[in-house]
Amino acid sequence: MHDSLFRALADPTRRKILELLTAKDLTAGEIAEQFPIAFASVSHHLGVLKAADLVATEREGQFIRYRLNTTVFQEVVRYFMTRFGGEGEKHA
Amino acid sequence: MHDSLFRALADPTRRKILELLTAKDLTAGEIAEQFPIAFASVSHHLGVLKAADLVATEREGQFIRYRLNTTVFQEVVRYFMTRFGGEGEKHA
DNA sequence: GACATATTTAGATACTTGTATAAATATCTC
DNA sequence: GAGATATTTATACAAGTATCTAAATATGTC
Repeated sequence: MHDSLFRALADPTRRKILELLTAKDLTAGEIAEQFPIAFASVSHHLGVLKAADLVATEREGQFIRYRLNTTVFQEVVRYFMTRFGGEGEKHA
Repeated sequence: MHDSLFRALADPTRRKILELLTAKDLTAGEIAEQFPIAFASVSHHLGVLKAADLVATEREGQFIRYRLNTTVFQEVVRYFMTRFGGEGEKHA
């Protein structure tokens, strides 16, 4: 279950895409412009992010707009907090 | 910089190793016992985790004891909080 | 030093993945 | 419907990776 999520986060291009989407929702083309790789390659990354449920899409005419799925990020944070952060006796 | 970290987390065996280490520090052999794969393969995973600074080691005679590096986990949580958690109130 | 135990490193192989180009699908405008 | 734009899907390939077996290194015991 978590597997596709962590694998999706393992690629720097995909993390950059997510960071771009924190500023505002973007169409596939607007995202692809930001990278030196082929549009089809960015589209592949978007597919991975969507499969991991890290982003959601909405068609707008000929465009497809991507937005962050913040719920999943909360899950990631919770994963780290509960497993690795919760039992730190010492407060930093 | 973050890259080796996220790539290290992308493998389920390595995440399981980290979870084992939350309970207590373990030697390489104690860790390897928990998995159905060869000792050498687990050793490889331990090397990846160490390269990502997710774990630290200490020799104890013939054994090598592994422990979590909790500092790095705090960095991961901070990464998500600052980039994806901070502006949750904003609407499109 | 010789031998046993613990762990890593080296070399090989099968599988996965990031990228590219080309073709396909979807929408809009005319 | 034809043509243009936006995006995805198909196919191929090079690079990366998870695993294995075998060899190497490190430590402890005799």
